[in-house]
Amino acid sequence: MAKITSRSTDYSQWYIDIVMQAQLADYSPVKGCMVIRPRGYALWEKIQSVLDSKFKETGHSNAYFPMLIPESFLKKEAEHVEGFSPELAVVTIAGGETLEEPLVVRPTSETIIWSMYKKWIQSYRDLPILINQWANVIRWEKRTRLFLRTTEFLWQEGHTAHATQEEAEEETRKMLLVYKSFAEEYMALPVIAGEKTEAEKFAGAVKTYSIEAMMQDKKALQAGTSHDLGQNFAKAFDVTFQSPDGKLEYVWASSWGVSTRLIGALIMAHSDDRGLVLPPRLAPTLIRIVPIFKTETRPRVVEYAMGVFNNLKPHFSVEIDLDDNTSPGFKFAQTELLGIPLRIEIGPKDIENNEMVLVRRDTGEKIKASPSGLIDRIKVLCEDIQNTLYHRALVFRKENTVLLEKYSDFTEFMEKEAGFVDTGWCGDSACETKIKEETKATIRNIPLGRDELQHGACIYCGKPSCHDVIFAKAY
RNA sequence: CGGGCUGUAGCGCAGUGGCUAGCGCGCUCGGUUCGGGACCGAGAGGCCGGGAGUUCAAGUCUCCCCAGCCCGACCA
Repeated sequence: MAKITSRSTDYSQWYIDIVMQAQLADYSPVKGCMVIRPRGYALWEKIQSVLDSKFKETGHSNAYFPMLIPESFLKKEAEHVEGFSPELAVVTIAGGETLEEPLVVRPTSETIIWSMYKKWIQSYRDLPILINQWANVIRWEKRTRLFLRTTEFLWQEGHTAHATQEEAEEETRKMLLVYKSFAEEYMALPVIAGEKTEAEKFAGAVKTYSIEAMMQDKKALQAGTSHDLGQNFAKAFDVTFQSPDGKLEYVWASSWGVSTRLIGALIMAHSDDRGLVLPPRLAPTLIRIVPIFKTETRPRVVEYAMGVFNNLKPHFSVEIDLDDNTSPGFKFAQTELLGIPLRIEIGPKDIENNEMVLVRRDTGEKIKASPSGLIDRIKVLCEDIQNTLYHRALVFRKENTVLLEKYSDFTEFMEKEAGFVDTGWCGDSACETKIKEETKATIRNIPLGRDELQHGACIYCGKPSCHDVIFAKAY
């Protein structure tokens, strides 16, 4: 087993080593595409299952729309086509014949969905429509990275239709908060929810919101987005409804999504030089038992360990490693590489005392435990691991976030320290562009929930500020 | 899409134009081990990324293509 490159040596290589060695994904023969391996896919299934029930709780239903979209559909919304055309994959030949109209492989599904909503919506009584789909999409990216930006990726996309602007905006914000709570409570990933600037918003949206997280290299990662689409797609596809007072009005829309990129976020937020670190609430395997035995002690130790295993099995996702050919040390290293949150070591000495050793993946701490009350003990411990990961990430973000007022401090910070800068912005995209050119940092978002401005002036031009913003270099 | 680096056994690498392409790890078999990545012995495993060329002779030189990594440009 090759060693993992340390984060301090080469952060990018460290990330690749974790993905490959923890068997989350592998490269496919096609440029920019990846195979998600069982350990990676199990993680995605956990994410799916939690989010899916949150979507259902908030009134949404799943559906499926086809992957192939008539090229002309993409062209109906001006900004949308402009935003996506450079990264489209297009089918021009099928069944051995040149197609009359090329088919685009979906980069997102607004157009196909709104072409259908036109058929389904006539009256205000047909609204709202609250649909989600789990799907794959293709975007021909120039530069790809495992999980973070791949040519094909898996995601969910919610697409809702509403009778009023207020309702669509409320939906947009509601789903953003669903993402935020998922990131914080399940991924143990603190995020900043906020609004995107004009330059960073989704092609075709009126407003875009995002949740932004800090990775261990202090760069920002957009972990989820939601869009208030206004009436842009309704107008492009001529989707109207008759209101109670008999008038025809265009429908209001939202869309929102998270992708397999979340797995990249999880890796980069918590993992260390020993391997993957996963929060207990999302880890496909929560516990692995490692019995420690010699040939003569094997029967006794395995019997005891199997007893513990069978006791835990109804309550947790638990494995036992009975391999005769690898040493305990190797097995310990494996559980750490794979990110299993809790390891239970059981050897002859433990059995004599009727106890075992619990080892936390997050801290490496070893804790003696007896079989009585074990289940509750583990539940508490896992909650503690979950909280520790969250607070560690939160402290890291706080330590690497600065409030700045002077541009010279800003450039110096971006050059030397890097991290998040909380500052003021006049709202002019010219200042935003200049800053990006000069420092590579972009406005990640305009944080929500601030009652009053904390900064008086724009960091770049010094004119009165109209937004507090978070600047960072981003993935 | 531009610049740089890389591609030889599953992984990491070595290999002056010249005979049968090596090493470490891993893998298989046998044995001894086993509380932090065990050890000994015996094996298996190769279209040298793909194609075209130069040459008596190419893993090695030239060109084209493909893929990966890094830096740019681009990027819900």
